Amino acid sequence: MEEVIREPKQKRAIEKKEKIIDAGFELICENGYHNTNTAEIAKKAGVSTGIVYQYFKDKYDIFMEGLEKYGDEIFFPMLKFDTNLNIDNLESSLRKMIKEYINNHKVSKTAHEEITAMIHSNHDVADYFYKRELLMTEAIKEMFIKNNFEDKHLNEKVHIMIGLIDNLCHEVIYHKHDNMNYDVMTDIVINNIINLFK
Amino acid sequence: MEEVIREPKQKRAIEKKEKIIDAGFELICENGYHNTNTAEIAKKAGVSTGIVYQYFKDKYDIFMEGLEKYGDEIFFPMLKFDTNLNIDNLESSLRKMIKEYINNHKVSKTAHEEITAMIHSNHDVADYFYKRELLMTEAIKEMFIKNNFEDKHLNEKVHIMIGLIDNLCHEVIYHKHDNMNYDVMTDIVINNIINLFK
Amino acid sequence: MEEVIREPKQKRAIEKKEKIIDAGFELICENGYHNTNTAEIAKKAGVSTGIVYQYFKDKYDIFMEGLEKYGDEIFFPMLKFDTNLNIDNLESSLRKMIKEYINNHKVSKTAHEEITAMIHSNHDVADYFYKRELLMTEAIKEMFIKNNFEDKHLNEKVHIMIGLIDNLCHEVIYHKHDNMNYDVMTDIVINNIINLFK
Amino acid sequence: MEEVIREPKQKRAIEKKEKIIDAGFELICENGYHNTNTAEIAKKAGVSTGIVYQYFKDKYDIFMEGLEKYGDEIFFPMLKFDTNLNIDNLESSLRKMIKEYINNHKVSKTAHEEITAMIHSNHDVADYFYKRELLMTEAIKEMFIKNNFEDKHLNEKVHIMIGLIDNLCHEVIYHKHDNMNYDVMTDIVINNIINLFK
DNA sequence: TATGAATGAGCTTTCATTCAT
DNA sequence: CATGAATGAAAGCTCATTCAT
Repeated sequence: MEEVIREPKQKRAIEKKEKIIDAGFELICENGYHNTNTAEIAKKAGVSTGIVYQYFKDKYDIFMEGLEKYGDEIFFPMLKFDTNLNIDNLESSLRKMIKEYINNHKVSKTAHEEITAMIHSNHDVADYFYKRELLMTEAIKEMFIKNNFEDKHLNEKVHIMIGLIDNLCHEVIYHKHDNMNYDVMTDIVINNIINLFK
Repeated sequence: MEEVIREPKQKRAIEKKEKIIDAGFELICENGYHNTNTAEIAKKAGVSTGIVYQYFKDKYDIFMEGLEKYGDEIFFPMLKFDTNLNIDNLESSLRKMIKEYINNHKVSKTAHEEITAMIHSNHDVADYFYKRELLMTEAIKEMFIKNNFEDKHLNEKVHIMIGLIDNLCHEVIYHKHDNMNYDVMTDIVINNIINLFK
Repeated sequence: MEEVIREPKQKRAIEKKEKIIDAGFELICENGYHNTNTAEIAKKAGVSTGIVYQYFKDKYDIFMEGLEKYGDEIFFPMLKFDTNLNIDNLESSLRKMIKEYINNHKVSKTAHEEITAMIHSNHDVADYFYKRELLMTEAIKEMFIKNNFEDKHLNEKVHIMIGLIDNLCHEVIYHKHDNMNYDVMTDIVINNIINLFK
Repeated sequence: MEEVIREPKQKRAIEKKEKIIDAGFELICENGYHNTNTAEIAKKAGVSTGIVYQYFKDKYDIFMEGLEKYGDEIFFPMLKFDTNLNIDNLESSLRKMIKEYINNHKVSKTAHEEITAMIHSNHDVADYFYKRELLMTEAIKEMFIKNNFEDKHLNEKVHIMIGLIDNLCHEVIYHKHDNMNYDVMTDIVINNIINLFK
């Protein structure tokens, strides 16, 4: 038997497919991949279970399409920033970047967590993620180069910078540690980054 | 009918419990929580499936006990380091720390990944993890203080330092990004940390 | 809401119906009734799934119409033979009959098998088959009578004869048994039949 | 994940496995393979659905084990006959054989039909069946040889003989054709066979 | 205590058939 | 008439957990 994954052509059908992706991705992000079943997804999408398998190979497929659709929005909003990062206003643009990053994370805390979980347990998701991360690294490098900032170790420095920001934001959002002054921490991180590129 | 989780007192019983923990934790770390079933665990432990539920509330419980038993070894070996961290030989002790960290990670790549996945999808595991991380932060702070290094923002700086090391090691171990010179990156990170505490 | 099975009158509609029968029967004969689904049939017929139910009550109905259309061709080609069977040239006409029978079978081995399977598991198909078989028996009886061969037990003998031929041909086509000399077997069977009618 | 088909060791477990085979085979023989589901089988066997999959790979596996257990009894009871077939009393022993064959068939008409259906639609079943048939052919050949009946074409003749008996019995049991005198037919067949071995 | 057979809810997936357009 | 998207019952199968011995 051939496995026929229908690619919907009618407008309504396309909308339905989108609904399934949205419902599935949302549920998985909210409750976790293993705590979500296709029946729930179908119900939330307002369709029957059968139709799900006309558009998707399986549950996993739904998730992956969701990730492709919303992944950037959740994890790599910077890719869309037209942040005019330059050496002179490095501090303010970093501050802006961090702020946006944090705001973005806050929108979908659980989504972040669930997807991060999958990054660590699933190769496809990991691959997807690292590819995007690489893209972001390149984008930031580009900004530096555009600003006439040349450095032998730009690659490494940008990566470290991203790590610093990531770590900071994660801390601010989940603030698992008490007695941490986030403003101070932010200042230190920003200074640190500025030092990196001196 | 009360559900009695027996706390084994006889030597043989204790050994049996340990065997189940070991088998279960190993399998879960290797293949993931959802890809491991109790029958396999029992088989690997050399016990019957029934007995598992005399010692553990459920599958999850096995994992958590495994985490408590081996978590430090895998994630926080530093807690045991008697690293004589001091300001004067900060560089060499950092280098040593990083080296040990990396070696340690390499031993059980998949364990790291699987557990990290759970940190992000399970509250108990997350809690456990953050408590240990806090402990580690404290331990490192302690070292600094012992070495007469006082700083208003020691807390934040140590956290940033840990993040830097973590990020570096993760990069070295999984080297998802090409064209990254790890020696250079290590040097930059170490310098960065030294700068932090200047 | 009455369920209306349209009997197509327009030429194009009739052609469409035929296409569905052909596609359905072919697929079922090739892969078996349970391994063939309506979507495939519609696709092969070049029509939409919906239209199928305008012409047929259900999947089963498609098969039955196919059987009625092609059944004789596959199972009872003799019905069309103008074999000039007479006592004098009994041997040569039997030989011819067997040859044709075998050739015919070879054309659609799987069709034979799949339909035979259904004969044994479905009453309608069995009925259909036995009615045709009876017809064939009568036709052969007729030939004998035409040739002035009268026998008290013509009925029984003809049935036995058909059985012998059937068995022989099946053996030749599927030759499941090694060390069987088909030429010899054919000779024996022909002699046997000739003896029957002496 | 390893597929573990438990081979039950405890007496009760073995009985349970047998019950599943019996229930499954009976239902399949009664209603057909595709009209029988595992839930029904489990229910009839008085067990849960889960246990079915501890002892059997799938529904098909149940059927095959049933076939191995009861196949001979249903299809090849002759294999157990100590029929003292010899040339002198060939007629009476054939008569006895036919009688037993018919009685046996009558016990489980539908079983015969359903299994015959599968012989024609499933390779494993066909293989099984043809192997047994070969065995039976050999057994009957052996009898002839034991009785000092040597013939150049024993192989072919025995096969034809089996076909004749099979056909006769089938006719008697299902008597799909009217105006057929079974006693006469039996006599003709027996004579025919006797002639074969003259 | 220990065994491993047994349970059954729960999941994914298929497909004949219907229905909105 | 025709389309093909949609339905949803029904099936096969898994596995954490319980229970009889």
